[in-house]
Amino acid sequence: MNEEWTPPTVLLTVDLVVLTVRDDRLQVLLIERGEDPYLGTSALPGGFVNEYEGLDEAAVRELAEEAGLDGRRLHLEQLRTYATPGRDPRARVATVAYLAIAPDLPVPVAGTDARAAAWVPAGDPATPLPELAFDHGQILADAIERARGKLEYTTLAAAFCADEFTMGELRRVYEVVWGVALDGRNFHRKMLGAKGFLVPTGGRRMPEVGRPAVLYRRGPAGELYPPLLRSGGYPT
Amino acid sequence: MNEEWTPPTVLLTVDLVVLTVRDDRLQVLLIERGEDPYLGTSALPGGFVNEYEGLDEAAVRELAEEAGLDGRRLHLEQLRTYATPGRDPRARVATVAYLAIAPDLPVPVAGTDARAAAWVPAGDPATPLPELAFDHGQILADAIERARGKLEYTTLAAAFCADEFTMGELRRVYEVVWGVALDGRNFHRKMLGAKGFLVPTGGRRMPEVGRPAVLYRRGPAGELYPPLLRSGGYPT
DNA sequence: GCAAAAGTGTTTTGCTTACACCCATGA
DNA sequence: TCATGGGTGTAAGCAAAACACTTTTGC
Repeated sequence: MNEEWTPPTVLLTVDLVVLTVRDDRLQVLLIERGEDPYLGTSALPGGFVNEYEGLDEAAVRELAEEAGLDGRRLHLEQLRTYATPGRDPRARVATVAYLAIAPDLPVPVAGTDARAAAWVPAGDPATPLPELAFDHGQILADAIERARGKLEYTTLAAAFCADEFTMGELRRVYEVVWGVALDGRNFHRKMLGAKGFLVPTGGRRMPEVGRPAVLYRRGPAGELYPPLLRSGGYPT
Repeated sequence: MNEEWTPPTVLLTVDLVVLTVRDDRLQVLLIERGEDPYLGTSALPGGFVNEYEGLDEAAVRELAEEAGLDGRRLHLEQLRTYATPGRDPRARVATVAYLAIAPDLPVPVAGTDARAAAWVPAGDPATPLPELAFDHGQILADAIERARGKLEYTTLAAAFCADEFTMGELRRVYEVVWGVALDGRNFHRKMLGAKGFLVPTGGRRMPEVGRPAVLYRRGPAGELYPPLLRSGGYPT
C-alpha cells in the first residue's frame, strides 16, 4: 500500500423505515421526494448525517424533521447499511437504515420539513407498494422481515402500542404483522406467562362493544421468554 | 436547507470479527496494528472500502488480505455500523462491522498482508481481552452477543464446523460459545429433529477413544426449528 | 336477550428433561 | 475388561393447541 494513497470518501445518510399498525394493516411512512434524483417518487424519510453527529442522533433528528415524530419515544434500532456502488446516481452514498416502530398516532404526521409524508400499507402481498426511490424497496423488505422475526422472541410488539394497551390490541399487532390469525385465549395466557413483559396498570378500557379489557404497560423485559413462534419455521 | 450546502464526507471502512472455536474456546482473530493511530495495539482486521466496491465485497477482500481466509467459504454477515464522531482520531470514519464464522482451520492463519494475525480467546469473563484499538472492544462484544443469540434459532453453529462434522463437534460449539454444559443425549435427538438441518453423509469418524461417530453435513435449513433455547432468557 | 369481545378451565398432544441403559472402539 | 464418547429408550413434567364455557359490556 502506497504511503500517498488516500482512501475514497463517501457521503453518509440515514434512512428510516417507520412502521405502525393502522386500520388493521401494517403501514410504513413514506415521503414524496422534492429533490432531483427520483423527484416526485416515493421514498423512505432520511437525510445526510451531519458532522459531529452520531448515527442514532441523526436518525432521531430526521424522524423529527421529516416525519414530525419524537424519535426518543419510539423504538429505534439500526437495521443495516447499504452501500452498493451506483445506488445513488449522484455520488457514492452509504446509507445506514434504521427500523422505527411507532404506535398508531392520533396526528397522521405533519412533517416540519413539509414534504408530503403519508402512511402507506406495506407487507401485504395483495397490495403491492409503489416503486420506491434508490434501493428503498429492498430496505423496506429487509425491515419488515426483521420486524416480523423480532416479534417472535422480543417484546417489540408493545412498541406498536400506546403506553397503555389491552391484550387484544397486542394480539392484533401480531396478527397484522404476521398476517395470521391467533387464538385470543391462548395468546392471553401465553403473554401473561412471559416473565417481565406485561404489567397491569389497574385501569380498564371499554371497547365499542364487549367486556372491558384490562390495561397493561410494558415491563422491563426486552426478550420474550418463552418466545411466541410462527409455527413451522422451515419451508415445507 | 441551503442550495449551496454540501453534506460532509466520511471515510468508510469494514472491520471483521472472525470467530472460531479452537482448543475448546471461543477465539477471535486479531491483528497487531502496523500504522499510526494505535500502532502496536491489537485490533480487528479491516480496512477501507475501495471505490466501486460493495461492502460484502470489501469484507471478503479484507478477509483474504489480512487473515488469509477465503471469505466465500465462510459464514459472513453484516453486524452493524459504528460512526460515533471521534471514534477515529484522524478523520470521520464510519465502519461497517462484519461477523464471520470460521471452522477451526488447520493453518493458524498467514495473512498475505503480513501483519501479525493471531487467534485470541474471547468471550470468557475469566480471561479478559487486551485493550483493542478504536471502539473494537465494543464491536467484538456486540459480535459475540449476536453469535450467541443466533445459535438459538439458526443453524449458525454448523458454520463453526468443517464441511463434515459429528454431533459431538456440533455440541461442543454450543457448549463453548454459550459457556454451558449440554446433555449430549438430548442434544443428539433435538438436532436430528430439526427439519432440514443435518444430513448424514454416510461416513463415520473415529474419535481418539470411544465409539465412532456418524458424520453430518449441513442441510438446506437456515432456521433452526424448533429452536434450542438458552434456558431462562430473562435475567432473574 | 343478543352480539361481541374479554377472560378462565380443561383436555390432549407434543416437547423437554433427566437419567438408565446399550454400543463400539482403543488401550 | 475398562474407560470413553456415541447413541437409544423411557417416564415425569411442562408448555402449547384446541375448544367449551363464563363474564361483562352496549344495544
